[in-house]
Amino acid sequence: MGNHGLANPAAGVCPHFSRKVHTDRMPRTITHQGSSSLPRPLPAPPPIAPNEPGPLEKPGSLEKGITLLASLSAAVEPMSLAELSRKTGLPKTTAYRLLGVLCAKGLAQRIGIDYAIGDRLATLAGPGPRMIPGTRPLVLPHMIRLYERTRQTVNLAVARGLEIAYVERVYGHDRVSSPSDEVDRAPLHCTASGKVLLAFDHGLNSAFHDRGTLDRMTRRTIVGHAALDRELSVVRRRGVAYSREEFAEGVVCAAAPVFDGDGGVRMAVSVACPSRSAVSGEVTALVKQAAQAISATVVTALSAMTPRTRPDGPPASFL
Amino acid sequence: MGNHGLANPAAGVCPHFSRKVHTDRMPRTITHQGSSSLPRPLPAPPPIAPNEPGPLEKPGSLEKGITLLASLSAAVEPMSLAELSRKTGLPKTTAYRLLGVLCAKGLAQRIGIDYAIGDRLATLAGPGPRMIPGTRPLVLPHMIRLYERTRQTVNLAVARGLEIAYVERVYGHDRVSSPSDEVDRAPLHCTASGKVLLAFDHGLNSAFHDRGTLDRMTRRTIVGHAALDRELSVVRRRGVAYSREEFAEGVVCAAAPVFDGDGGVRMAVSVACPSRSAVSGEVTALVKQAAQAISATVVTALSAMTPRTRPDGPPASFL
DNA sequence: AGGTGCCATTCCGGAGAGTGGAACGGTCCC
DNA sequence: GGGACCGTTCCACTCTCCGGAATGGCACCT
Repeated sequence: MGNHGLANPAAGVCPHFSRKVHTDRMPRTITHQGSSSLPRPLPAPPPIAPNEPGPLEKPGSLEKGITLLASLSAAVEPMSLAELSRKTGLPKTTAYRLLGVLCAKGLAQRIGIDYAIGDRLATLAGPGPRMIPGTRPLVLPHMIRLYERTRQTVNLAVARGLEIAYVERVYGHDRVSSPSDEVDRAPLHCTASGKVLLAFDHGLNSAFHDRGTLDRMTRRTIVGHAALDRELSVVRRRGVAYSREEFAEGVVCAAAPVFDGDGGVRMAVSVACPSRSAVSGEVTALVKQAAQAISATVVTALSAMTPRTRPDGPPASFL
Repeated sequence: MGNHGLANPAAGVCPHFSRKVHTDRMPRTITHQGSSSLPRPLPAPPPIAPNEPGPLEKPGSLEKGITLLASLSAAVEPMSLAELSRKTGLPKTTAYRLLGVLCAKGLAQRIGIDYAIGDRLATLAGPGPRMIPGTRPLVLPHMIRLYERTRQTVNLAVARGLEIAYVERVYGHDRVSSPSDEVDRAPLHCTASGKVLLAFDHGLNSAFHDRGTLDRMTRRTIVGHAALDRELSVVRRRGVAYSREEFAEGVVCAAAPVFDGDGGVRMAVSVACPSRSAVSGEVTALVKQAAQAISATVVTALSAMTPRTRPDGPPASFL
């Protein structure tokens, strides 16, 4: 049969910044999910590449090692070998050997006779989803200043696939509760930060048009592409986006874009207010001001970096 | 030879919170490092457990998989299979298969035909070194309030081995520069937070006496155990610790302990000031007040947790 | 003191997981 | 059109990895 044999079902799309254009190398299988007022469905699983093992294949030692890491990660305190063996279903000897490898590589650590997650794991995980590496000390003071002036929760978000990820938050005792408090990710179409990123990142917007879903989160959520496009035009013109109880009832937000030196939008900074106080013109101005100040700070920081260490392309990849 | 054969050289000490006391199970090999005015030496490598493979053993697929992750982590942008093969020295087929497993498990992700670090890696890395899991939303407002009232950098630290780890920082534009700005870890004996943890955590203090080093960081650093003990007595009595240019010239700090419900010290909150302004009585009072408020918040949070999810023992392990 | 239960650690024969070179089809560039 | 390099698949074979059994240690109970 040679290479014409059946491969695993696969899905995907050519990444925008790929060196080579391999259009159609991985055929599309992503299905559009209809809008619904039900709780937002789980995101579609990532496309399966041909080299991924099928579900019926027996786990090898790499899979088993990762399973051990997952157990260590979930544990509240360090775990013994016996506990790990029971938890993972692996024989003690197998777990013992694999833990030895993980410890040697720093992904796990041995504490007496117990095991815990190792520091190197966080190192390997690296900066994403993150703001531009190394800029937190520059950005945080601006966010704190914005908090002091508005007394409301201040968020910093980046695009992550077809969602946003909150990478920093600042708030006091007087903050309004929001679903975004509990999650690191939120939709693009109904959050202020998401609208900002869609408005100013054309690649993201295009991808969202192709594959995004406009799930209804509240009765005020925009659920049509045409309506969203009109909204984004306004955002581009005004330089600020609002979410008026579109993601969460009782919460209104204003967001403004943070640009890098190439004019591309990198992040969005936003303020969340209780809907009863609305977003005043003053708060809007402060948000834009903070975003501009952060942009200037980031541009300065980026221009000081050598081209080799300068992160390029969007921090997030697209599915 | 049976079990009396030579094992790998190993080191370590029984963790204080271990369920079983296995004294001498892993013999000590940690050597004391003399005090020195030279830059602080690198920490001793972690002790080698008997199940860790020796350096002469050929790598198995778990090691190879981790090597691939390391390459992806170090990469500025997604890498192709060929690049990864060259970088790691692994044959393309081997890399191809292992990447498939890593992608299936979420530790890597495939972007078109390129590979990048996967989101799940950060998830596995989990909260440590961290404050008590789930308490950031409770602690951060107190830190921000302390910042607003002092206009100085506010740090939150936990013990991590025989050092402290900074797990949260709040600062504005008006902050003083400090070496701790650039690092997540600092010594115990010459930082305000470190003195707090030594003063109120007797196990930590005992371990530090056994194996800690009092490296000289500035001309004001305390470098003798007797002097440190006297200092810690004062800290216990006053409920606050100071670092007066002992860790960094030009910086003075005040720290106070954050206790959990069992009376154990969990964290230390501190404020860093430029030495020219010293630490006023007012700032000291504000730091103690914030620490007490955070303690109350944490105790309330802990008592609301079920015993099963309640983290026990110190978040940090001891070397 | 002795017995029991459970632990981590080591041994070791053998099964099959994992290896990796060869081959194939695709794309890009000259 | 041909060469270079890519990702992907094949497949014979090696030797890594498996995991039950055994061992010694420790805590706990009687």
